[in-house]
Amino acid sequence: MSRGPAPRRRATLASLAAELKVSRTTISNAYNRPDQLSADLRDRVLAAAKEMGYPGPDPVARSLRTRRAGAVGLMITEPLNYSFSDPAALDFVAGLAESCEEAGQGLLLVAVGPNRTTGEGTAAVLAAGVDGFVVYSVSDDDPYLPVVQQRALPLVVVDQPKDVAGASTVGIDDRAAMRELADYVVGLGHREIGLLTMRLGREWAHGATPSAVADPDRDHFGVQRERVQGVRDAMAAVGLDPRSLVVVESFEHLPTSGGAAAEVALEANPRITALMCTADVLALSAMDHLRARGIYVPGQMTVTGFDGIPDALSRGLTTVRQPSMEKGRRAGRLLNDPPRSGLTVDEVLETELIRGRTSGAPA
Amino acid sequence: MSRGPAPRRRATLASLAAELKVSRTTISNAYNRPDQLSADLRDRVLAAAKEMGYPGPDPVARSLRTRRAGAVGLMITEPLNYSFSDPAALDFVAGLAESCEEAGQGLLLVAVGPNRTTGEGTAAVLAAGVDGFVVYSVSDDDPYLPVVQQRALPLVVVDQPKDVAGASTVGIDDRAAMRELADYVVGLGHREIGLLTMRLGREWAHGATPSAVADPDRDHFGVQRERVQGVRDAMAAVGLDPRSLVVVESFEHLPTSGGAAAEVALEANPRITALMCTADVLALSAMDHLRARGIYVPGQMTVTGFDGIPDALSRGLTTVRQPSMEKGRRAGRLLNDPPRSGLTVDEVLETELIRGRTSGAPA
DNA sequence: ATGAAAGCGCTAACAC
DNA sequence: GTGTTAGCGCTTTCAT
Repeated sequence: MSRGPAPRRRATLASLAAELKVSRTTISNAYNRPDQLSADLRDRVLAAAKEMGYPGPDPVARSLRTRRAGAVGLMITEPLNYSFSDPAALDFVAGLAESCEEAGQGLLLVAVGPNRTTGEGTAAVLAAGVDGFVVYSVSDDDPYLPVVQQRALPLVVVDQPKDVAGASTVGIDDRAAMRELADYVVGLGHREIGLLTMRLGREWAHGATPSAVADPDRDHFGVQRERVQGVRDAMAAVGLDPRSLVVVESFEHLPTSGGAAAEVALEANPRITALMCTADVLALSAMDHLRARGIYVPGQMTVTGFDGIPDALSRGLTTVRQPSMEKGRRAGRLLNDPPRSGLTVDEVLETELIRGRTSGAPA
Repeated sequence: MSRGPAPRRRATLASLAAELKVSRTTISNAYNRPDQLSADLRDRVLAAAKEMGYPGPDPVARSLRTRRAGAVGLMITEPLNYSFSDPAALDFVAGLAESCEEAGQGLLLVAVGPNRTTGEGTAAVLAAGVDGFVVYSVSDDDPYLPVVQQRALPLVVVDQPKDVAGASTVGIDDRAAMRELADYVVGLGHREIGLLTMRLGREWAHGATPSAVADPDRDHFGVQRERVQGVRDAMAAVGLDPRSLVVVESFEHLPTSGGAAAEVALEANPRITALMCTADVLALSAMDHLRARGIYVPGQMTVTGFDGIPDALSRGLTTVRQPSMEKGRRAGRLLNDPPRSGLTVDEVLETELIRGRTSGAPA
């Protein structure tokens, strides 16, 4: 197949104006202010444009002039299929996209490779033609965060980190939400508890490893840290030693990751009667693993999740529902329709405890 | 929280140059051609930039000058959470994103609302600052396709439609792939077959409806049409009347859609012994439904899918595996690293028949 | 190694 | 209702 009948030199607004012997303003108005010229002239302009293969005003030139790029940037710090393996993250993106669509804005995915301390990724962030950035749930020592800040554009940080200067935030009260869930679990009588979390540090390891007490120097994911703390709060409240909590970090997003982490936790403390997880995907995987091992839920083991993804709800998982899609919408709104005050805002969304069929009194 | 210490007027390359009493070229070089100036001067420039809060060359202005936007546009014609409810589509996006990341290009999601004949969506396509477009699996009468073409940018169409002027294409041989699968099913002895497909026309309806023989005036999704045809080919080849094929269209992407469609098919012809589906998600849903109705697979019913998504493979579904992620990579490569000839190309990827545990001889 | 000049294609005041 | 005049912020020959 061959290229279409492209004109030698691409037509521009100016060339069209010359051709029609009118001013550039008139052509511009034909596209942007139809009421500023006679319908007749406008039709002639549009007809000539079609004939000359003029695709309309160049978006880039327009952006330069109007100082509006017409797009919002979403920084992606992990491989996409990894980021999107979590339905909650996907919902977030869908919500953000919905908001952008309504506002007629584009959504620019800016993928910056992980690990690589600097380089490609930096260039991508610096080269993004956007009016604002959304950063979704990254480590508080993420190397690209300063680069985004350097752009000095409106910035919305979702979930974490919590303390980015000049940024608006959207999130939930992770600690309180997890505390409520843990209160419920402890209330059922559980005393030996295991907690499966996503990785707490930005460094990668394979599989799952038990993690000691919180180490602020190493824990860079505020959300996970807060959820762990929520469980400890609940334990402390009833006189349990928070340090007895077995925390296992999972470094992968595989369908088997939760099961592997569960195994590690039970090995560390075989007397565990409740496995709490900081994500539904971990919990569901753990449940599959327990079933394969012949351990009944909730009869022999209580399992809880976090997020409230459809799969978890349909399987009756005891969990906390958080409005993932709404987070996306809010983030989008904050950029596409910013508060008039010009100040940054912190939006804390509601969560809901779901008492499912995977929790009960200890055996 | 308050805004950061933003300078009154945003610093530009020119203002930096004035401040340092060097030419704009030098500043530009400091960022783009480090070897064109002394390391010393460069450091001074970068230091001054930091102090003045200059975030580096404006991406939009640079794009205007270099005539490269640094991004690829992906037109999304359906609500994102709908588009992304199919793992195959998600894999495609991941592959495309991967390719863009490698090339240091951004990926601009251009969401144009469905239905709305024109309007918002058109503006979004016209306003996208991109170097090329990817269109993924849209109806051949999609109202936004002409708008994309009007942009006269490099264009890659994935899956469908097949005949877009001036566009490169990436896809598979849907008819042959489905034919091979149907040959296998027919070879097992099935004579009464039901086929569950995604919608064939752009109009929407609710639930699932049985569809008569192919109607070219109404069937605007080439891929679905071809797959239907593949089944008919296989039937005709063994002397079966292709018109006896019960085709049921599903208009939704719900977890229950396949089951509902299966129900419609079995109502239309209770003697059906094989339910073929044009997507794994439909097949898996149909299987769930059949199990709930006490119909055993494959003992009492053969079920087949299409795509080869992880869930299908792990559940042993008989299906056709297609390289969804590779489609995305190829589409990206075609735009980010176009063939030197300047001509469009058509890439047809390989598929693989997976004989799973959901197919057997009719009861 | 550094600078001067010329635009990239467009929109927004402001005239007429 | 239409045209004139200035840039938006940058890169790129081409000189020096």
